[in-house]
Formats: sequence, structure tokens, C-alpha cells
Amino acid sequence: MADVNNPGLNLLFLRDEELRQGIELLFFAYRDFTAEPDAILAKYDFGRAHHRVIYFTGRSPGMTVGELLGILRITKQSLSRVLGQLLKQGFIQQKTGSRDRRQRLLYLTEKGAELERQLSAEQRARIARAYRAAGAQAVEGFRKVMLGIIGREEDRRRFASKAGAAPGIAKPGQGTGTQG
Amino acid sequence: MADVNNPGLNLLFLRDEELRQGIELLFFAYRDFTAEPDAILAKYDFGRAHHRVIYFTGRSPGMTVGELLGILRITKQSLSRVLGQLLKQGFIQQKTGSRDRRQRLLYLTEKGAELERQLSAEQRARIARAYRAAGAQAVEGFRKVMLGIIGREEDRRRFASKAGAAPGIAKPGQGTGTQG
DNA sequence: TTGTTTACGTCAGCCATGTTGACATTTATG
DNA sequence: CATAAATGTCAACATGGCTGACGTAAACAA
Repeated sequence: MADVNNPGLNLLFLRDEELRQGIELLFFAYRDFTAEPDAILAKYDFGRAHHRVIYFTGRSPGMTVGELLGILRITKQSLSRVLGQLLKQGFIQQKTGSRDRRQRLLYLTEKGAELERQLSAEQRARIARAYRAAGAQAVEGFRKVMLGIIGREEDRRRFASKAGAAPGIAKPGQGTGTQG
Repeated sequence: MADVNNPGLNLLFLRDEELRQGIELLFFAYRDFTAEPDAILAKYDFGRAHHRVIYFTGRSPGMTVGELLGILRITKQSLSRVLGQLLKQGFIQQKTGSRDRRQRLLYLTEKGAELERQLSAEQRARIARAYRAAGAQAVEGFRKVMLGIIGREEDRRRFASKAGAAPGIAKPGQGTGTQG
């Protein structure tokens, strides 16, 4: 293909095989990453869309509907369907913004928070296992590459090193183990 | 939140933050990773499901329907819909297996191969950019972590170190499929 | 104050893609 | 020869994207 005719690329050893493996790593990892929560959600008659709303609401309590739409990159009509269900069933509550009373700030209820913990516990455990097995240095590489894949600086900002002194993390073998 | 009032949880807080960032890296990376191909596919009235079939058929020419189902982890009825369209429109062709004539081995047509190149070019470029920006060592870490996230050894095998291998490897599932 | 824009909600319908269940055909295999 | 396997197909249903149109309340600018 084109790569073969482009000597510049070859210098970087970014061979087609390597790049395709990257593509497939994303596919398989994401496929498996979402499988467990899906099973839990089914018990509540919820789907992946509900999970995302619950997750990001738990992550950033007080977030506006518009901000959530910006993260999910779906239409308000799509969001409305799942958000409406979560509100009606008491997993999420809205509060009118005090600074701007047009805004509806989103919060998990206690019930919602419990489901959130249950769902993300599975995913955190999976990530923890992978991090532990790979080692701290690999985790740093993982972060770098993933940040490179994310398209918008606006989205990357969310990952700005809060771990500024982060190196004290999970080494292979031990781990803190207490986190569910 | 409760964390703030709980002294001695600092290590755990960092760890939870780190794990959640991992969750979000997967979400954002996958979201952006699929966005560009989706736009191209729309022109053909195809969706992400078509892309997956085209991609994996191109990756492993001669693969059986059953093997593809195993990779995608969807039902044969779901696959049948998109595969049928791709066959009818001449993007994919099937050949009866020579070893086992019940099997239908999948191949891209030239038309299909061209679409495949167009689609994966976007994704390969994205991965290439990320790899280049992160550096070789980071890529190694990325691979390690991603492999840890993938659940089944069976799937991980596909990534067995072809590290020093020559370019242009094809991994025909098994059958030579010389039958017409 | 008034007019416009913004943030959010909602109704209605369409489409893609996943699911289950039932059944048919061809071929391999014990 | 009987059974199992690989594949295909029909039908019905659910989820969660989408567009388009329209409504309300609040903020903001002229």
C-alpha cells in the first residue's frame, strides 16, 4: 500500500502490522471492557447509555445537561430518553442552577450512587488488574498513547496530571488491593 | 465527598482517580477512534457493523463465518444482515471451503479491499500519530495494558509478538479455500 | 423594556444493529 | 444411516442513535 512507497514512514517502524494491532487492541479491549457492566445493567432494564450517564454524573456531580451532552456527543433527544428514565426511577436528580437558573445540574441520588459503584467496580477491577500486571511504567505509556488517540485538546485536559507526583502507584505484585 | 473527611485514604484516592482515568481514556479514545470511519461509511449507507466485517475479513482472508462470529461476539442473525448486504453489493465474496464444504470462507473483493483501505487508513493514521508522539517505549506499555484488559487468552494470542517479523504477514485462518 | 439567544424539554418518526426463537439445507462424521 | 455441525433465513422485538419541529423559562443585549 501507500506506506510501502513512503520511505519516511518506514524510518519510524510504524509498520502496517503494528498499526493494525493497535486498531484491534482498541476493538477487543473495548468489547471486553463493556461486557460485564452490560450484564448488570440488564437486571435493571438499563443499557450502556444509562451507564454512561450514571458514570459521568457520578464523576462530576453538578454537571449541566449541556456539559454531559458535550462529553457523550449525542443529541439531547437521545440523552433525554435515558436521562428521563433515570430521573423518574430516582437514580439521578436535577437541581436548578443558582448562577444560571436555566441550567439543570445533575447529581446521583444515593440509589444512583450505589448502582454507579456496582458498575464501575467491575471496570475499575479490570483496569486495576491490567495496570498491576503491566507495571507503572507501562501504565504511563498507556496513558500517553491513549491521550494521543483522543482527538480534542478539550477532552485531553481532563487527564491533566492530577497525579503530578503520581509515581507512587501500584507496582506489580502488591497493589493496594483494598479498592473494589 | 466522603474521601475528604477520611484521613488515610489518600493512597486509595489516588488509586481510584487513576483507575477512573483509565476508564475514561478507554471511553474517549474509542469514541474518537470510531468517529471518522463512521462518516465515510455513511456515504455508502453502511454502519459500524459493516466496518467491522470488512476490517476483519481484510485482516484474515479466508476466515469462516463462524470465526468471524467468534471475534465479533454477536449472533449469526445480526451478522447475517450486514454480511448479506456486503455480499449483494459486491464488497465481500464467499468461497466454499475445500477442506470442509459446509464452510463459507470470506474474502474482500477488490471493491471491498478499496473501501477497507479507505476506512482503516483513517484509523491507522490516528494510531500512527499517537504512537509517534508517545514513543516506542510508551507503545510497549500501551500494548501491555491493553492486553491485560482483554479478557480471553484466545483473543490475546492474536497479538503474540510479531515484533521482529517481516511486513506483510497474513494469517489465513486455516483453509486454503481454493474452491470457487 | 423589548427582542433575541441560550438551556433545556418533548413529541414524533426513522434507522441501525443488537437480541431470541424456530426451522431448513448441506455436509461431515461416528 | 443417524446425528451433529456450519450456515442461512424468517419473524418479532428492544435499544439507542438520528432529524425535525415546537415550547418554555431565563439570560442578555440593544
